[in-house]
Amino acid sequence: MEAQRRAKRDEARVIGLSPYGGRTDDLLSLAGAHAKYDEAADNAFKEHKDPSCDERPRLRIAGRVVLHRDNGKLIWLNLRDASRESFQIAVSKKDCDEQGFALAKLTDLGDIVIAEGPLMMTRTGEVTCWAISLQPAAKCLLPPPEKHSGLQDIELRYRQRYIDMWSNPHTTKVLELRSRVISSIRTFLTERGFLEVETPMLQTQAGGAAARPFITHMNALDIELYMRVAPELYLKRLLVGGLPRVFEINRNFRNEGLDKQHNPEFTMLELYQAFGNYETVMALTEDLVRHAARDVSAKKAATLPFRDGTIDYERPFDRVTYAELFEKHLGFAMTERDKVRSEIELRNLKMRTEVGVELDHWFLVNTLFEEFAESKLDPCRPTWIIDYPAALSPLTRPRHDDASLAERADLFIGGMEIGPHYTELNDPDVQAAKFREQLAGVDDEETTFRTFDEDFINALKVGMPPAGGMGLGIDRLIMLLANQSSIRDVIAFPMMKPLGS
RNA sequence: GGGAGCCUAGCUCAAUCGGUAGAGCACCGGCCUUUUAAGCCGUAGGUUCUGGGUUCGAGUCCCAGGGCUCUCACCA
Repeated sequence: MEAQRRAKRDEARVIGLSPYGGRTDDLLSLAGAHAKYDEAADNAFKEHKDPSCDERPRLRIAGRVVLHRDNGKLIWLNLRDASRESFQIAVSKKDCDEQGFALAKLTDLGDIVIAEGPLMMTRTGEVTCWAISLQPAAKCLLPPPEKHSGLQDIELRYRQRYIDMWSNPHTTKVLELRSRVISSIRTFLTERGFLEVETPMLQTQAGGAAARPFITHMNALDIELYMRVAPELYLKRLLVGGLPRVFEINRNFRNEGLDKQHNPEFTMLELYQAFGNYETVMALTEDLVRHAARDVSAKKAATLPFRDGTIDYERPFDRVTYAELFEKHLGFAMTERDKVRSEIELRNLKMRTEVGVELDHWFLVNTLFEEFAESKLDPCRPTWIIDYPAALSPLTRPRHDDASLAERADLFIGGMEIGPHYTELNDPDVQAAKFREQLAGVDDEETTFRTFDEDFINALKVGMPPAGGMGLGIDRLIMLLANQSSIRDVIAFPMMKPLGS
């Protein structure tokens, strides 16, 4: 089949056409072209048939051929581009130039062509470009997917996104929505005085989150480098340096499993606001998410479908403390150590390794919490869980009134954790102690990437203003706004295992 | 990493109990100047994911491997 298409390509060359096209100015998008139809001019031309007073708009368009109907001396093509699924071209032997008509005969589904001609309406009422010329722009040498059902095979859709995108227009729509949302977030933050920055992706220590990093080697310095798992410790250094409001939208890399909510590289918004706290950044995020939802929503009020339900972004997000939610679903307070322990045994849950009595208790609490409390949240109600146990939040400032709790909030929407929010810890001594506590008891593998960042402590010694900080999983936000249940559907090129291994 | 399911023509999908591998679209040849998932006539297209096994006979049953999907586990 490829050989047949090559032959047609070469035939086009023989009749003087350039099969791979070239620069073409004054191209209209297919949607733009369709909007240019002038009914009065079309009717006037149909009445008089006088070429000297043809007022119909004449335009030049390009697109991929998705339908091809050859009626002998009249050939119909339907083109597709990112702006419009289908736009009809008629190539008539009488009205089109000779080369163009010959090309229409040689055209295969999947080819990209350039057409030029007046806009008219057919008998059946379809706005159509009545071509006077047709030029090749690119030959499609490989057979395209079925023209009506599109490319269905989920694996091929991910592996060959370049086919999926034009075969299934919805794929492109999701990528466009993604771009629009990120652009909206940048504008939102910039208008509020935040400075966008870029911090290292190649780090000598992988800090800021507890995840396995990807490790690589730098030849020039002969050292191991880590792909960042988070930008946090560098953004905070910028606060020390004097920038009051910073954010970064960029990739993080985590060497963990992949599923519907995890891709090894993913996009994160991380933000810090000097002299704020977790309440400050929570308010900011709530506003930002609502703003983005409104940008996406066709209606003014931002309610968007997600999976089986509808999420209302307009009403203030729900709030519940970690302790309340725990007690509500477990039936006892998280501080009751004996009950926590016996509950774990009763439910026959796996215990974490012994890392010390204090930390052990809170790990057990969190196991119960994630299993029986967090999962019970209404997916249709955006919800803040606030005041996490301090033991689980090593980079967060403890509450003034209760040092066992941290000023940390997590936003949950649609059953997904969207982003943690913190009052940042800026006491170097407390931070150093937390680092040491986290390092204690970890196994050999973990110690290879859980390291004590001396320079970060040094920065805190110089003095970091009190601050609120947050991270927002952009891919998950896009999943919500685009109603996609897999992270792979909002990433152009998701991670795939290579074939033939 | 565990469990379950899927993999058939370029694409979308069939194939009863283990008994001749099919259709539509795409492709190729022919006809057609208002079609629109164009239509009509004709042709061609297969390592049934790979490798073994059972059987007179395997797309179908068994074993191993690969990829994908779902799910569980891991993941402060």
